[in-house]
Amino acid sequence: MSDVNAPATIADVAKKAGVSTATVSRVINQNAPVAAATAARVWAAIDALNYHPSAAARGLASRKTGVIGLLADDISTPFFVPILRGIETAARAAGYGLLINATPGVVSDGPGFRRVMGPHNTDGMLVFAASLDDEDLADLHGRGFPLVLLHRAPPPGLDIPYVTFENKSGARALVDHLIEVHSYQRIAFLRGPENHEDSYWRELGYRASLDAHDIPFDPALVATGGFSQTQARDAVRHWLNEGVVMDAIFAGDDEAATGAIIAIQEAGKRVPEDIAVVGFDDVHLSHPWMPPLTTVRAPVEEAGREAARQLIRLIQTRKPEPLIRLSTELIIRRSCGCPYEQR
Amino acid sequence: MSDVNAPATIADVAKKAGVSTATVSRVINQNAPVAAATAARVWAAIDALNYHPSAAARGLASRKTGVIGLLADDISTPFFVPILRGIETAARAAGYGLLINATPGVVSDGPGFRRVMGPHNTDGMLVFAASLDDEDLADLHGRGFPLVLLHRAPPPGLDIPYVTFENKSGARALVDHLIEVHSYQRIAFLRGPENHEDSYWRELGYRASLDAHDIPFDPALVATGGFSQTQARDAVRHWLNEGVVMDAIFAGDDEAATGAIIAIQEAGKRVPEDIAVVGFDDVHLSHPWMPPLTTVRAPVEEAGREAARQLIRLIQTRKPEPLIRLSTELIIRRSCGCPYEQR
DNA sequence: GCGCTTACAGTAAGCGCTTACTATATATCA
DNA sequence: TGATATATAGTAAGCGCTTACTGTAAGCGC
Repeated sequence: MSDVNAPATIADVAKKAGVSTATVSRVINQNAPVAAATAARVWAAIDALNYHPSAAARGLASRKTGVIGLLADDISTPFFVPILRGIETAARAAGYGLLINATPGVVSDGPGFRRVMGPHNTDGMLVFAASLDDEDLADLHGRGFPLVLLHRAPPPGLDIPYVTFENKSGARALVDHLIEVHSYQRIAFLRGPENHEDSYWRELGYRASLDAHDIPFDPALVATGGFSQTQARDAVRHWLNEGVVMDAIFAGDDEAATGAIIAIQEAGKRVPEDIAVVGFDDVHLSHPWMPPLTTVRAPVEEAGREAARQLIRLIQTRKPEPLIRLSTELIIRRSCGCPYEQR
Repeated sequence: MSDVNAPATIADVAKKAGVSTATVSRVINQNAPVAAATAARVWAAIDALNYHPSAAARGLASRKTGVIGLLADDISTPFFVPILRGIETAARAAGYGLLINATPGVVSDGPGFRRVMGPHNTDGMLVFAASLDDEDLADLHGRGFPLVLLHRAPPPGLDIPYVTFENKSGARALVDHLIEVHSYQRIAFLRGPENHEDSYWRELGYRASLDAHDIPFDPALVATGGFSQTQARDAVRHWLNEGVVMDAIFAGDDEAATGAIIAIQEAGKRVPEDIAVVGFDDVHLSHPWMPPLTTVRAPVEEAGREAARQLIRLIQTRKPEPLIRLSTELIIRRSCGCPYEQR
């Protein structure tokens, strides 16, 4: 047995290898020339003692934690797992640890202090969706703390890097499909929540497609679905009660598409035969009573990976990259009217 | 502006409050008596300087990291998110950070050393499923490093605490339902992978139910479904080809249930009218061509919470609790033959 | 052969906290 | 009232690393 009780320290390794602690440090960090023979002796000592450098000591001395943080407000979204996988993969590949906090990052513990995650325990943070309010975001960013946003645009005035998807071109392709392949003319749109980045761009894609095909934009065919099943259902119910005529509904997101389908079926109509419905996100909301959904898939795992890479680059070089916008992919299934074999 | 550039240190706070650093430390950690008036001055200084203690310095001095680690091999299972939520909640409530590693915890980086997660950067670890092999488990546990297993039983000989579910009584209740409510007599069982804890106990529950109802155990009605859709499908196909007669199939888990349903439908039979199918886990594997699945739900989030609590208690008191076994709940839907309204 | 760079390695000063000791004042008790 | 707790606070020694400085010897151009 090599270790009596306490874990080995760098001094133990140094003594065993017959060198100074500085040399051991150099061997481990490979940040200064060390003769091959010396390095070999050091590695042997490390192995023999089963030495693992103390993260705390290392962090204290180097003023780096070797850890990135992930702040998330809602880990239940279908996006979370792939994003996490992407982040974790990139972080580990770069030798960083990943600290997770699944709720607002600033918690008042006792008299007003204590940020759960921040410069004191991470080298930078990934901020997912609305997990940090604008004020804290501005504060941290103002102090020069590396931050990358995911699934959220920076508040006005702050140029914090973020990764996002090609919402506009994705929506455009989707609506193009409805028009070009299915010859639909009256295509309704259920927009997402107010001021929602994604929703804004998807609407732009929708309108661009109409324009390109010389279909006049009809405000009566636009309502708010709020990226929510119930809100979308109600909106579509309302259209149907009013006798609004339409061939298809572009629901803004898959959640809303589900609500639209419910409303259509309630009214005794069929999807896609009577009204086609398409969504966005491809989060696999399949239900027995629903036709497989035509939608747009975003490379979610890649987004996580890119965000982590971007953050780590920011930490290491202090130079942010220009905005990263990942492309989306059209997923044709049955709800648009196309034939499709499930299973 | 209070901070010129570098973040405030405990010395800055001490100076501003007119006390020693020791006193500031005592105020923050509340681990020694400090006069109320003094504490107030200290807190004011902390606020004014926006002070956040350095995790590294704290860890180095106290030999504690304030972090627990989660080692997971597969974060894509439907269990992962609720488990993570449970863990995160419990960790944060206890003031611990959560470090995540989504792949084997021991990685050889360069000449043979470097454990990504371990005593050097965490106070204890949650080991999910097969994320750490027996050898490393034994090594870490042998050194007295706090470990709690999740979704996995300890290797023989090591009494590492773990949390698990009432698999047996859950399976028992499920099969009781099939027999008592639906009067099925020929109930087949698809067992899980070899040597799988959960599978073992589910089979025991299955047999206990048969026994209790005086139904003889028929080995011909047991096959291996491997907790896998394709394996289960093949097993059921085989039964059907052989002309084996059965009223119902207890599929071991929901994944296998899906496979069983596919095989039954392929054979031109209906679920549950011709053969009922029930699963275990309740992971919401709904598909358009499947009846809603009758199954057993395990309190997954609670498992995460309990595991984290258990680990933290172990870290703080060094006294493990006896095995925690969480109870399961029967979820009746349509695939057993019961009437049921979805939506 | 001389001055200069370069490769390699040691010395030692912290990094920002915690905590064992120690010190002082006030309270308590017989 | 002198002795002894008790409450409160300061002193200073590390915790285990990294790294700026230094030192030495070998290599190199001329």
